[in-house]
Amino acid sequence: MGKSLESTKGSVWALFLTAHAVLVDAIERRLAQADLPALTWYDLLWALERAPGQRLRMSELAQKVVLSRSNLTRLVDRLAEAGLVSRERSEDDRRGAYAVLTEAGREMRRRMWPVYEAGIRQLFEGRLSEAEAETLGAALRRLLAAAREIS
Amino acid sequence: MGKSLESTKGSVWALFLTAHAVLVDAIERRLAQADLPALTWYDLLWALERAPGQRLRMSELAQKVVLSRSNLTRLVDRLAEAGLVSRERSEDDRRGAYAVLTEAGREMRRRMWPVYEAGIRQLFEGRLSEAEAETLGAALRRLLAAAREIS
DNA sequence: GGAATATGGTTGCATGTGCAACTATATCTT
DNA sequence: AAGATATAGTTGCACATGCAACCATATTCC
Repeated sequence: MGKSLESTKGSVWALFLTAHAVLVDAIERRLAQADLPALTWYDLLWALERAPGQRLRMSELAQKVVLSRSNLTRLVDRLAEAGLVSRERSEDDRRGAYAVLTEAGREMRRRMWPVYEAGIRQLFEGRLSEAEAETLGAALRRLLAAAREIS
Repeated sequence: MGKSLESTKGSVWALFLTAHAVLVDAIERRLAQADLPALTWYDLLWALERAPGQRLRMSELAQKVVLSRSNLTRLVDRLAEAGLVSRERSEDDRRGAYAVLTEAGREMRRRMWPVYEAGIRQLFEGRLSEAEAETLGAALRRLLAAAREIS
């Protein structure tokens, strides 16, 4: 049991990375084939849609979608270019800006969802037992919390 | 509609994505702080190190590290530039090329490992019980196999 | 109140990535 | 054996990302 480097746990990390890469890849391919934008776009649109007033400050949004601030700026640029979000300067803090979901943005997310969902179902959810899903969820939640605390 | 993302399983996928992003981010930061190359480099070096003769055909390597062929070409370019791998044309199939690990490459991987390992331990392994790790490993293995079969 | 500092967001630049077109060699078909 | 087709790898180009420097506004501290 005490084998440290090649233990069960060690290879789990490698599996985690590989599985992520392969799954995301497969799902992105489906979206692309359906002439839909990439996952990051969905993620951002969905984050906004859930937010009160369907708007978020740039830095909150960056946190939610796990992107650097500069990165987010450009992502929002592209989405704005495509008419899916708009920018609004903040009233109270005049340095700040909001990204706001547009009707076209809502619509796009709605169009993307079925394809995305089918992918998730077929490649991920459908392969996990209820129990596994539960364990996995709990573990991931803990990992996430810990990582956020530390870094 | 988007509701499924709020079911147990659905949100597990979201967690999976977020946890991956945050963890990789944290580990990359550690490597960068230690003036070491990024994870992809490690991955490639390690793949080569395990391979017989410490060499792999470009396309095999691409598969192992889950990168598109073109992408791999450039990654190998950069590693070769840094002297960590070298290219060799294949004798039998003259279209083919091998990426071969150099001594400097082995050495670099050896230097990276402690930092990488510490990250994995602190952020991932250390947070999982033996049982969770086992469940997680089994699930990921299954997901990976399925995804590869399908796409 | 005004200099010093911190924060929100954007931008320049260098690097990384994806896709489709391309070159060279191998395989298949007849 | 010639021509069609497939495969290995690379390259051109457009787009995405990360980092550090930057501008503008807020906040702190004297």
